[in-house]
Amino acid sequence: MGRQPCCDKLGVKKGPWTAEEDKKLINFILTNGQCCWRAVPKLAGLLRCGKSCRLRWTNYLRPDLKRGLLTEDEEQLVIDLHARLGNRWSKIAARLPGRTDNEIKNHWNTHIKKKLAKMGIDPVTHEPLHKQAAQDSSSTITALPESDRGGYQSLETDSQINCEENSSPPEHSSGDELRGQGGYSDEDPLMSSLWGDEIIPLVDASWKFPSAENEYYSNVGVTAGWEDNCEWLLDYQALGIEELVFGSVDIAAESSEKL
DNA sequence: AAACATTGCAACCGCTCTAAT
DNA sequence: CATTAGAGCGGTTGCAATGTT
Repeated sequence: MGRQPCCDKLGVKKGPWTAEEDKKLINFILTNGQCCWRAVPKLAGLLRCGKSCRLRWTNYLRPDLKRGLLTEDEEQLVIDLHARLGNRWSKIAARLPGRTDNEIKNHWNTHIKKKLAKMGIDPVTHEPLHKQAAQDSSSTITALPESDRGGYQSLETDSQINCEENSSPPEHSSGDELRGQGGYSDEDPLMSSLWGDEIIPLVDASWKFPSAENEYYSNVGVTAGWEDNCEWLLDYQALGIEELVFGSVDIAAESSEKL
């Protein structure tokens, strides 16, 4: 038996999200938390599939998202992690608070790839393009001439990344395959934390939890931050607008009572 | 100023993984 | 243990914005 589509294609809206839809989704999540995504559109009064809602939330609406280009440090970390993990964007994103896998993936494809190519580094293998054939036994980063490395320096100064790990495209190996096979050691704090559930941000000492400055929330009419996440909602309610904008709350409440 | 090319990002698609039954 | 449903991930696409001719 084939799998059912994640949502009924008929009557499901696609394409760019409107501010109205964003408000509904934000409101629903702030009120009810992230639960069953499949049920979210119905409960929130959206004509979207759950998958689309999840994507919109995680990639764009989440209040803890940073916006704007990646900083030098972040970019460096992405390069470094990509050398180890390959295209496992979610794992990479987990190391950069406020950044999404989609954002990092896009940044990689549009900026970093070109940057590395310019530096003569193969963005897939992280090995110098002109020397690749001869590089079987040496590590990527140390093989680069100092002048070409620019910011391209591993966060790890020793050879925690050994040549075996770099000799094959990382995306062909799953984490479980790599783990414990000598590609790295579980004793490596970075790698063990990467594979573990615990997320220990490496970057971002300067980043603060967004609050009222959150640009997008301001744009869609959400003026408060996450900590006081319902203040703006209460403001709307005080103004009597919730019927207009957040009618979904009642729908959600009703529906969750039924569940 | 207009036409065309390029870039960057949001969103979709299809697949895999995992938990529940 | 097999099947199913739901969530998550990575690749890809579409399109608006921007740059170039």
